[in-house]
Amino acid sequence: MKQISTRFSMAVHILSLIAVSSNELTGDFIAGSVNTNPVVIRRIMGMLKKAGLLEVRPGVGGAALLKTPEDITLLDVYRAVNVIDDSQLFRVHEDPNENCQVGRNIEMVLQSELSEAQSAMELRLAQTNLSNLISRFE
Amino acid sequence: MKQISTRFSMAVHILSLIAVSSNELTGDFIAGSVNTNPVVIRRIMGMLKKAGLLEVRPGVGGAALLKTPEDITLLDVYRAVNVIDDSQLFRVHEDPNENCQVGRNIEMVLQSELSEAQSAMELRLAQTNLSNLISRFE
DNA sequence: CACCGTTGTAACCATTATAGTTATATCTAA
DNA sequence: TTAGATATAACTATAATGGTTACAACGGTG
Repeated sequence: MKQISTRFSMAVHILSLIAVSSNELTGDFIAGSVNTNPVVIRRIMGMLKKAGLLEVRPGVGGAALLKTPEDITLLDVYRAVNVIDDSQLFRVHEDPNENCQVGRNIEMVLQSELSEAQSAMELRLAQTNLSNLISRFE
Repeated sequence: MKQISTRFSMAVHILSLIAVSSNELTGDFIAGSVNTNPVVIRRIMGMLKKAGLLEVRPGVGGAALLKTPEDITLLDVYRAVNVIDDSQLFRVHEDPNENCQVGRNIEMVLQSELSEAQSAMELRLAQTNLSNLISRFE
């Protein structure tokens, strides 16, 4: 299956770096830690900016968190970076046959269960914040 | 983001149809209810067979469940159909910089949180079985 | 036995998301 | 003004998905 994009884990990496570091970091330095191309980093940082998690100083460089590490949960990051139209993790096949009892009902009944499962996952993500993560680094 | 494949919802559809129907169904009939190509249905039914949820009578046609609808959970179907190598929902970027405190630790610390979130979702899927779904059809 | 409808697969294709890359415009402080 | 940084567009290779065609194999029925 197609897994959830590494944008998410890279975003957590970026935010952790900024939180841990005392001085301001450039995109190129972050790219070196994540081990990818600086443009990929800037792209993700753009999403984090749009979500209000980050501010970046253009021109001179350097980024800072807009919330404390305690106030940034994994769910915040997940939402900032996994930009889905309807933010639905599961996709249900479209246009089943309405003349069939199953086809007529499957979408609504199943969708409600899948939303519950998605919520369970997101609830768990919301229980971990950046501060929790960082405290476990050695 | 790339969402979870409709193979999953189609598989639930297929199993529901078989569970609801008294007589044996052909792949073509099921394809008509799901509203897709019969080969897509056969492909998914192949996965459900491999997972031990279904048996199919080749030649003559017709399929039957190998477990009762009470004993088939959404998690069973999800696992049967979302064949991932390591069955990890989340993907973490590879080869971060080991010379950096964050790069050195991010993978293990984050992976453990993500596994928890995935488990929360799967646990919820396991709480719903085919019988639950069917009983809600009108 | 021959036929016909079915299942089982392989092969191919168009579409889409991802992650990386190059190139260029813009910004800010020195 | 310049150096170094961000912002963004455009392009690429790769991979998963879902649909399609084609064909082999199976198994009752006539």
